[in-house]
Amino acid sequence: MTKNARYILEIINNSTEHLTAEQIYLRLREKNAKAVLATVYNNLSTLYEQGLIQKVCVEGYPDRYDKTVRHDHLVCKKCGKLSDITLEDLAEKLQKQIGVPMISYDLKINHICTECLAKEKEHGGDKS
Amino acid sequence: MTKNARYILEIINNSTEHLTAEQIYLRLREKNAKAVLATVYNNLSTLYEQGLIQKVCVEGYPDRYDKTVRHDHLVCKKCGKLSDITLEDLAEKLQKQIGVPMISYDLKINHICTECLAKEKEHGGDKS
DNA sequence: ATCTATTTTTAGAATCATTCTAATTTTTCA
DNA sequence: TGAAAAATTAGAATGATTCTAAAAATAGAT
Repeated sequence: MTKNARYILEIINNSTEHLTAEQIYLRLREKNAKAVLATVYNNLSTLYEQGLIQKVCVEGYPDRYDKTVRHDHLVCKKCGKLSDITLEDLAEKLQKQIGVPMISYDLKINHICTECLAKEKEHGGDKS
Repeated sequence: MTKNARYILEIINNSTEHLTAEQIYLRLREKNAKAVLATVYNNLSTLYEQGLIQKVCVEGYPDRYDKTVRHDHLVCKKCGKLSDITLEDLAEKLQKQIGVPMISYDLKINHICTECLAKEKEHGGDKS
């Protein structure tokens, strides 16, 4: 594994956020591990193919990268923010229900995050 | 509702496939209901906002549009083909498991479709 | 160490579905 | 009939991501 790849993996694994390629690129520069954005994309693809990271795609937002520990995601409909959630035995339940062999699944639960809820209350008032 | 919007809605509701904006555009032209691609996109957005159609986004493929009857999707990892599947009471089960209020959910189950499985057997052999 | 071969990185162009802009046409209904 | 609103249009713009081809770094073999 390349130094760049290792750094990128570290950044992802040490982050509690869900980082975009751009954000990872910026964090790399902070570490003086200068690399161009294309390199970040290259490494992210490789890491993804190797199953070392997860990619979270939400319509309207750039892809975000995440550790591989099994978990699902809440997506805020207002700001796009991702939060982790773990649903026990979902994979098994799904596999049981669909007859065909499942490779994997991708579940996103839409909600409004607490920040956005607060904002709504604050100035939103009753916009009905 | 506009004539274009009505046609587009019809096309989607009468199709068993999962059509892209481009495909819908082509079908419109067949009906002599000529409209430009931007118009198709405009109408699709409106229909989507009104909750009259569903949008299915899969990474690497253009968005596809679908009827709103509640169902989930199988996605072929090889060719991207979508198939419908209905998982009973999933919404309720999910809502019960995640404490926060759920707006909706989006589940995609990855698998290999029968066509691609057949192709693999045919010339794939044991590429291991 | 030294010389290939392979891999990685780079800069910058290209892609392409989708959105935007501003102008034009169509529809609405007073 | 005419003014305001809505829908359509052509074409440019967007923007995240991928591609290209060249340069740099790394690894393996002698």
